[in-house]
Amino acid sequence: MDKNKKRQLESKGYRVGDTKDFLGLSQEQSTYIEMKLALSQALARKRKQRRLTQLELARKLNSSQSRIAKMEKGDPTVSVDLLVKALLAMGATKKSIAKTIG
Amino acid sequence: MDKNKKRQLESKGYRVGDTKDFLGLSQEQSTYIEMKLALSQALARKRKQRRLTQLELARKLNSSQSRIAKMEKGDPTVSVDLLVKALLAMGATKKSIAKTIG
DNA sequence: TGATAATATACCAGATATGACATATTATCG
DNA sequence: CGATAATATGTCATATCTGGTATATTATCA
Repeated sequence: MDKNKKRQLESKGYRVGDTKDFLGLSQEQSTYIEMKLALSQALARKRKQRRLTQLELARKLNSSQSRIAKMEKGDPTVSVDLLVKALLAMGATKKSIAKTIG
Repeated sequence: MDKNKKRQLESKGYRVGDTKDFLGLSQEQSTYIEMKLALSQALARKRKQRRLTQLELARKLNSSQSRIAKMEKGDPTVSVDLLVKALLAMGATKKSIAKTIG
């Protein structure tokens, strides 16, 4: 539906399928992105609660500051797996992750 | 803790870290695997409810029968992303996925 | 039992994600 | 304002994931 949103997402690297819905995202795509954003934001929230910098968190997770930034921004090169693993490493539980998603 | 379980997981391709817990899985690792298994099983359940074969489902998802089998078995080469995308394509919602996980 | 459908396992080439690094941009504070 | 910490963005080699294919194993049923 929203051309600007589509362009914005694509410019960030998202590949927007057009089989069923030429402009805009399919229901599955947008739900998937919503889930990732929810996880991203939860990660940023948790980090700030603990007063850690991205660099500090990166070291705890054997990652890099730039990747933490991308995780928290919902960058398309970040997988749900990585977000979930990061949250678990920060002490999240299945229940809290479920709550974040649902 | 359980040596056999560790060997079993490793033989299936899981890489069991040993920084904090030489034998057995760290809390994060086992929780992550639990989540994947829950998603795997939900996918298998949904497919069977719909009386689809793995081959039929594979075609709907632009995937392959072998990958569906691996998804349903919790194979370590299957990402949470793929499982979530498959569930969404089968009509799952954020809420139902959250319930599956949590 | 044998035939056939369904599922599982093994492998690979191409696609995607990851950490690392460099650099840019944006706070924060004197 | 300048200095410095924090966050964001771009790029890339390597690692991991994915669909496809082949083949093996396991149901299902006549």
